[in-house]
Amino acid sequence: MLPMQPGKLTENTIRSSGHHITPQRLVILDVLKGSNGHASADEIHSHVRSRCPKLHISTIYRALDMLKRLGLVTETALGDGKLRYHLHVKGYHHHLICEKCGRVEEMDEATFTPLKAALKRKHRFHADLRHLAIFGRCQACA
Amino acid sequence: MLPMQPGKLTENTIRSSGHHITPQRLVILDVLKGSNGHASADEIHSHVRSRCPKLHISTIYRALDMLKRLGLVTETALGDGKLRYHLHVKGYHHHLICEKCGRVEEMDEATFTPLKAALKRKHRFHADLRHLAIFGRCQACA
DNA sequence: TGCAAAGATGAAACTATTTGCAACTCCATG
DNA sequence: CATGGAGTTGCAAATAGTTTCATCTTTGCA
Ligand SMILES: [Zn+2]
Ligand SMILES: [Zn+2]
Ligand SMILES: [Zn+2]
Ligand SMILES: [Zn+2]
Repeated sequence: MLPMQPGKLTENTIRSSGHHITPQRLVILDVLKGSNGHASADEIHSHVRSRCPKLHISTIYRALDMLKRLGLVTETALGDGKLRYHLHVKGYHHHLICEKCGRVEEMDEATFTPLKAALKRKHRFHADLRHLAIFGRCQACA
Repeated sequence: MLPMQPGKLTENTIRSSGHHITPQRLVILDVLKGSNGHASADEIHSHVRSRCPKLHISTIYRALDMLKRLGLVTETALGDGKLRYHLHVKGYHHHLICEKCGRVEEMDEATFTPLKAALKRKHRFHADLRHLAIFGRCQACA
């Protein structure tokens, strides 16, 4: 397995939380960075295969779970029956998904700012609004 | 299998959408009405077993899927690894779920009204905000 | 460096949910 | 009240994700 440099920041976050930097995780992180977001576990698995054929899919799920708990990755169901993983680098966004025609629209986070504030003020709750999927009907299907 | 009366409204919605009223569905609806919301498929299955031992869990999933598409039931992941089904009778509510301590708080829908309006106005999107699970940190775990 | 403990991996088993299919049931129509 | 076709059911098999466990690796420290 080829060694490689992950982002130093990511590496430090992982190490300082008591987790190990392993070759498997470096490959997985590299694939996550390469994919333009929204990768599923088995998409990561097939991209990883060429570089590391024995890397088991459960290792991918466990790596994603760790990255999620460290806040480096979000896990979101976009309505296609798989969970999709997004590595956050700069800024957040959300998705509006039409449950009739399946259209997936990407939107920026601004619309959720008042909600986030209201949840904090009225419920003392710090909502993680980094990558939501909101289901409903698009204009054409309304 | 014992016949029984479902709510007339529910029955009409099902029938007028071209679906059949079957004894299985009557039992499933009855269990859904009896449970105080948030039943999982296999909880429904075990409640149903006594009255209808051969009723297969895939029939439950398919009935729930139909009820969901008709807008009679919502499907929500509350963070315990299963999807939970809620039969809506009057009013909606949502949940705030702490991803550190697991605490699940119920909240009314008012806080989401401005968001719903903004999504309609700015994105022409009719969001289905009937039973959301918002993940984040409760005050104690913030 | 050398070692032990904490953590990670692969493989298999397991849970949750979906799908394909042949047989069966509901119900609109006559 | 019969009947045919659409819709439904039970079952088995597939898919998605999680867990268990024995073995192996990483890393902090002597
Ligand atoms: Zn996204
Ligand atoms: Zn649409
Ligand atoms: Zn609820
Ligand atoms: Zn908490």
